[in-house]
Amino acid sequence: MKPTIKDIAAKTGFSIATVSRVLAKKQGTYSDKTQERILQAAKELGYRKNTLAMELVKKKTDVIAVIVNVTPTNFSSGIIDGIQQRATEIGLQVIILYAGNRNTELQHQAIVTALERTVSGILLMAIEPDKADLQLLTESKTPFCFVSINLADERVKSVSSDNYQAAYLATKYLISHGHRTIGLAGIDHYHTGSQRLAGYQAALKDYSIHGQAEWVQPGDYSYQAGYNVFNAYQELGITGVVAASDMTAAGLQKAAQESNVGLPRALSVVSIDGTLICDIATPALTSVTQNFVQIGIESVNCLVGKSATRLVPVALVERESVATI
Amino acid sequence: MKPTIKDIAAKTGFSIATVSRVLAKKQGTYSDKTQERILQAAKELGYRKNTLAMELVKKKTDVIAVIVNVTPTNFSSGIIDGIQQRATEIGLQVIILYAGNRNTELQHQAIVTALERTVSGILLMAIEPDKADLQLLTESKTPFCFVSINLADERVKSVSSDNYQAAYLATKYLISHGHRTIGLAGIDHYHTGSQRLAGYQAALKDYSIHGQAEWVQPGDYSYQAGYNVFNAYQELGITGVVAASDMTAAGLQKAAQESNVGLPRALSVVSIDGTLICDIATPALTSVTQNFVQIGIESVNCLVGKSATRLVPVALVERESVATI
DNA sequence: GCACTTAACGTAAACGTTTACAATATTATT
DNA sequence: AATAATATTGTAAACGTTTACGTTAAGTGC
Repeated sequence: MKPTIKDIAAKTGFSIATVSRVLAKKQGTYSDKTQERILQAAKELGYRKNTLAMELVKKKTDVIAVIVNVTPTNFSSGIIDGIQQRATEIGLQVIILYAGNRNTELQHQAIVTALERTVSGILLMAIEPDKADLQLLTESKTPFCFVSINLADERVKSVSSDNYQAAYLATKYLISHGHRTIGLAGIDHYHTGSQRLAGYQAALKDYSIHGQAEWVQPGDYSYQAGYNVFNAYQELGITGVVAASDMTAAGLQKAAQESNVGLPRALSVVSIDGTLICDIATPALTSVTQNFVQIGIESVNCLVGKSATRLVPVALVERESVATI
Repeated sequence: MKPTIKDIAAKTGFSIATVSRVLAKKQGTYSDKTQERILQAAKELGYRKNTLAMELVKKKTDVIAVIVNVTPTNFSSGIIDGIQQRATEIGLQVIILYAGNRNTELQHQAIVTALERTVSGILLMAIEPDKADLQLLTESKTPFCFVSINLADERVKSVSSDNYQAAYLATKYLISHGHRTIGLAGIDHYHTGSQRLAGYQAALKDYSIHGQAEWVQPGDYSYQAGYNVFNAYQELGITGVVAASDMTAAGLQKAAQESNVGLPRALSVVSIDGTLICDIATPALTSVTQNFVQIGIESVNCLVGKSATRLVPVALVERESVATI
């Protein structure tokens, strides 16, 4: 059997209360000699505290749950790094629950699991708020925060990049390089997608460009989404594209290359994300770069009530995938 | 206060034992009417079970901990996907603990944390076994398994690709394309690195090539490691390189491209990993591809005693980064 | 030496479940 | 109708901690 504080109590002759106090370092409630004897006994027995029992009686855990929607892009690890980093700093542990991709049932299940563990907070990453789940979360009184989803409703916490701004910047950059027929590729129909669409459309409007419906090619942010849409853009006479993600941009790049022209001659591309993929690709991909690590950090802050940052700034990073015409 | 089974018991008039039994679905120990009344009451009260309390009395958790060493490469997400996938199938939850990069102190801390949670198993990902930690784990009686580290000692569980074979295959492939001066770039001095070194050297020997010490350029599997080593290889007259990771290969590719020659003319490269990066890079990178998802799946199997697979096969995937000379 | 404060420790209840065992109610068997 | 078998429920202990409260021992001031 694993030794418990009872065993230490028996071995040293103290009561379990005293042992508990020493082990929990409740300063000023025990003498130095006592501390030494108990610590010594704990060491000899190979004692290890049972976090479960502690959490049960304290009625709180030092754990936050991250529920992640598995997108076919690669941004999540940066955010998770940030979450992990900040959580460790403030003494929280992180448990990660995968919820598939847009799978309502799995999402619900993951939330229930988190609640049953009485975690001290829940981060929902790239997850679209479901009405029922939102109510579940609210009623549970557990702090929660949407991550990488930018919600209009100020009452529910969220941390993300400014998607509107990201798409606006990307589009404006293409316009300023002489492009007048500009595509938007790979976005979905949910919050993130429609905000980027709005930013894209606003930029077109601000520069008096009359966009056409086919310029916007929805998708799932994936490599395939970009790869598949290249030909359509060629036929439409599109010269510049805002790609929904680095993956989508990479797909466009691959297709362009297979057409024997390649970027940026065949097509100018600004990608939204700015992960290492932009550097690896040839030519390197100009991007609106999100600060994923910062998003992760801020989302933890948000959960513990230490921050009001809802939108983390994005920045355009010039590389080689945009040509001036 | 959150409702407990006590509240349900009070509301329905049954004892907490009966409530517990129907909630835990102990078939045959209660009548249909009873079940209905209790479930109804649970619903009305918004009851949610307390996993902590359950785990405490059952003395076991349905949680496995994954302790990950943060490497500057990108393979881990595939493995984690596999772990997650298999764990979900068999009803296990996954908690992920980051342990920095080769940080002995953090590693130790993470193991202790996992043990204190009395998890049902521990996966150590890309973590070099430390003597003290190994003893700690062994004494704890908690099943554990090293992942992505190939240990010689049959008594301690591990699941990984065959690093020797991977490097051997890559080297042989270059040799069969006419290369005689072949580098090995980016490997570390630990298990993985030295196994790959051995495979590389064996291939050279089998084809009577007398390798030189400078052909091997150690590193940390990173993009930078590849990028930094390109010039040295040019000066050495190296024509083919086995890259320790896709990241390292991408670094080499970028440096080659900046030299205005590019792969595979400047240098033939076979990368070890085979992630999406190989497809995205231009030219696409020929690789020895690891089956990361499978490694994740097998490592969970190994933990629950359902598998004896220590080595997951690798396969050479031809792309465009190797020239024949 | 006495009352008073404080330091050090012990007692026991509590956290929310599960489960062995005992008790009771129901059904089947003759 | 009596008995046996079985289905259903209740009682109470256990899991390993924390902590409010009470007790004792040791100082402190006069």
